[in-house]
Amino acid sequence: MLLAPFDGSIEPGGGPASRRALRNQGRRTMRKLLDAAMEAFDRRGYHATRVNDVVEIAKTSHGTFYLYFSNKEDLLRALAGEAGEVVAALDTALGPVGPNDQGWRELRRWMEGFSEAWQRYAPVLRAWTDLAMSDAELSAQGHAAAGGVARTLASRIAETGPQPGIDPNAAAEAVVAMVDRFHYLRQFAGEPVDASALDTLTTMVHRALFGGGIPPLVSLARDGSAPPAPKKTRAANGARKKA
Amino acid sequence: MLLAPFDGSIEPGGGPASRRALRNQGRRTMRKLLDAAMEAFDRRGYHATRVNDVVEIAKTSHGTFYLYFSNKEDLLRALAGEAGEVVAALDTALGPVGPNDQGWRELRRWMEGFSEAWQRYAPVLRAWTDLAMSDAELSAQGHAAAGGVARTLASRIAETGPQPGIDPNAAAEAVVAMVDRFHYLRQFAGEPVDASALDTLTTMVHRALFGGGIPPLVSLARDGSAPPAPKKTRAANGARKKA
Amino acid sequence: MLLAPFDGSIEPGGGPASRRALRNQGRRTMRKLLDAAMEAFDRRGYHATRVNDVVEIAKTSHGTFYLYFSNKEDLLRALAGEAGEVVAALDTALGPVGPNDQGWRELRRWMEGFSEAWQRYAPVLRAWTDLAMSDAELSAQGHAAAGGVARTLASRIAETGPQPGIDPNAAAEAVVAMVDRFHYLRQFAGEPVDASALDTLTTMVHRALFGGGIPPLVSLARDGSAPPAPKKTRAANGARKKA
Amino acid sequence: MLLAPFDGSIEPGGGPASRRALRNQGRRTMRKLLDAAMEAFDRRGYHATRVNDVVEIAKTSHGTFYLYFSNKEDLLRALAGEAGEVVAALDTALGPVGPNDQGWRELRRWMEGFSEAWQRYAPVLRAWTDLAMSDAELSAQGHAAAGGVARTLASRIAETGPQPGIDPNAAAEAVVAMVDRFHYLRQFAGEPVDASALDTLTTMVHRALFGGGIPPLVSLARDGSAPPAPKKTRAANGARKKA
DNA sequence: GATGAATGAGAATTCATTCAT
DNA sequence: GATGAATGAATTCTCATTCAT
Repeated sequence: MLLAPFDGSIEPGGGPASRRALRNQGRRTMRKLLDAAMEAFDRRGYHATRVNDVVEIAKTSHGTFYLYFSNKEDLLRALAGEAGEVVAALDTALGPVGPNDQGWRELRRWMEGFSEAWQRYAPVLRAWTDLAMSDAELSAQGHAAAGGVARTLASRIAETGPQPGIDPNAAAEAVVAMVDRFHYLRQFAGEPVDASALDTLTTMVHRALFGGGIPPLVSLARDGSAPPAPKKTRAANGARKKA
Repeated sequence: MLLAPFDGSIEPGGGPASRRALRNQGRRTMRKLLDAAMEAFDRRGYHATRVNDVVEIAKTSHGTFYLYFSNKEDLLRALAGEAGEVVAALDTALGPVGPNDQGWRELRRWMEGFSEAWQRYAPVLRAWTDLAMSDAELSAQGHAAAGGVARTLASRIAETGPQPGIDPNAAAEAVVAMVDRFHYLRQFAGEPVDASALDTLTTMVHRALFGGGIPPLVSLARDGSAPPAPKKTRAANGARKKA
Repeated sequence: MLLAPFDGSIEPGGGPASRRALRNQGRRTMRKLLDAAMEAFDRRGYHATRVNDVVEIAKTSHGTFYLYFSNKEDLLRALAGEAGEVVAALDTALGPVGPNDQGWRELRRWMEGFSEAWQRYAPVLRAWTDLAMSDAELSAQGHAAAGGVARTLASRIAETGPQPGIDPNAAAEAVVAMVDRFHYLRQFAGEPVDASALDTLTTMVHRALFGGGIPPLVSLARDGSAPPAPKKTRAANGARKKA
Repeated sequence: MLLAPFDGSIEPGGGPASRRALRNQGRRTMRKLLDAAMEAFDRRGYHATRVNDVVEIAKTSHGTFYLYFSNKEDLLRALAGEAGEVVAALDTALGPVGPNDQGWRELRRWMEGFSEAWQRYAPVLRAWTDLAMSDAELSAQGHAAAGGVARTLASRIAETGPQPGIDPNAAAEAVVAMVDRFHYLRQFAGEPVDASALDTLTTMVHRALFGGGIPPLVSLARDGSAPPAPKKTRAANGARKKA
């Protein structure tokens, strides 16, 4: 796992309790609500989720909910804040990327981080799209995050010298678009984004940006939950590379 | 414009008037409602749109609305039907695509068509995402359309022989994801998807799928409304090609 | 009855239906709601009145209520508008008032009108006080009305030449204050404001403003609904006058 | 200042702590709450005041509030009790009042006391009106106080012999009504009730009750805070008196 | 004594949908 | 065909009051 568990300071949303300093119990309750919301959003989507659903999952009461959040949107904003921090971390996680193997590997690392972040905050990210239209602030927040990642990417792309037919900004946006939406579609279809898929994505992005490179011998190690492709391939791959 | 204006036979939704044959006035009213819905969805998104908004824009009444559609979802379904036909047309519009210039051009044509379709039905496509979660049928409908496009792409990719590190299906999905979401982000940011952006997308896709091809000297002709001034990138591109 | 029944043009409040032109049925429903509100406010006071109470009395539904008014306050505002018109009419109803009998009679007439208006709109007037604090607009509206009456009074007072120790504006305010609050207290105590009470009020005001006038022999005729039996006081009064 | 600062023994309301003897800290907390309530009622009125507002102003907690008062009403009752004592003192403060200068002066003194009391307890008095309708006990309490004053006035009026056209009870009520409401209106309008206004009120009441007396040459001394500049009216008044 | 947290009954409000003209 | 009016189930939200520490 590339991403540390979120442990950022939790702050009350814009609710009546806005400026209240939270003690331990309060913080736990808030966390319960945030987690419950993630679950609820995941199950039924943001719009279909009722405040009721959230408090039921959190095993608390209506009143308590409004003690911590002024409404459903505020709750989403809080989650989006968390997600934003995680996504922002992806910014800095991307080192120099070049056309060579090393570049591919760097990209692959980053892709893994992105994928983890996306999957962890999938319900929030989906809700973000849903709501972006009606909530200017939330929308801006999301765009800032996405934009940050894209800008980092763009500068990595630009670093390697001009590519014919590629506008670095558009390219960066396109990459973010692809990776984001790919996850969405996969999740929607109920298919996992496994190592192989990430390899494909990485290769596509690497090629798209730097032309026809060939992926390096071995994929990166990942957490055991998604057992990597058989090693034979890897070996063969290596052989091929040597030759 | 690659896409003919939609003039498909309009059929009433599932409303009380379902099987009723519509006379002229009826058809006009229905069209007014569909157009109004597009506008309303565009302005505020599907969820935030009230039947009220639609009938106000259409300058008609609640009662009339339910004469033509059994509910809001039915209305969306009708629009989705229209959009679906247009999208389906993209399937067949994609000829063989190879690593050479000809392939780039074919892809570019297709990209243009996609872009037009997307932009025309943007509100519906967004609404589809919004609703996917809560309406199984509609969601399936959308997936079928997207899947169709992806499958066509996948077979075009597969045709050109195996690419190392690329899974054709995942790749096709990734391409659709990228192009779709790219449009979304651009529209959201209020920036147009112009010829230059389409060139970049095309080049990226072409490279991603077939390795380091270089885009052809000149872009394709597009509709005169926004003739893009030749750009440095393009020029450099041309120069390089010559060399 | 000095006041004609209110038949002013009813306009929808600030509700969703704000600008909707009302047809006959709509107007009737709105009237029903206004009347119901008067009754409800009368029974339990503005604050204790629930929207529910109003719609129950009006024998209509919650939804319908919000078709005509955006909330309880809006409803009160509408009633206040009516009351305001009636009160404003008192402005013009007050002719020249002097220290003599004729002046007393004029004042008495006016007092009768005031009393009728107050009693008709008592619930609204009480609610006005209740709400004045929290609703700036409503408060202003009420003050404008009260102020209008007071100003008219003030000019009538000033007309008759300067009175030692009397500031016309303060005096006018004081008169309005007295008459208004007197009605409130009486209604509160469940005692009627009958002709005798109006005589007392008139005499007090007349004297307060012009010094020691003596009320004329007979009171004015009033509406037959509660013909006050001649009272001892009255008799004594007459007798004394003769003497 | 005619009124001594309130220092009556504070007793807990009906809260859980009812019969508990309060120590020093306890008394201070209770006082803080009472004062906070006055401020809150003043700012937003009784109904709009939340227990929350009170405890925030008092810089204490919900829990503490219910340690001293059983509910919001109980709090008001406590304040009303204080106000009641002050108002009751007005009863006894009114000596014999006759048609002569001496009478005017006595009235003026009383008026000053009334004004002070009103202004000190304005929020409570307003709240009383707000609540009268829904709380029988409180309402009775208020009426008793007002009634006491009115009765004293009535007997003072009656003492001087029958006045034609004046019912002593109604007249007394009318006077209380006038003076009370006048303060309300002034405060509402943000205009002070200054010495000149009190002079006017006094003169009006004196005349209303006893016929055309002329106010005495000079007003009474009042607290230095707002020494009214002699006014033309006053001057004229004096002149006239001399003549 | 004091406090932050929790509660839940009750009120307001929305809006898709049906109805009567 | 069209329309204004009506409906009420479903939700959101508030806030006085109680509880546990």
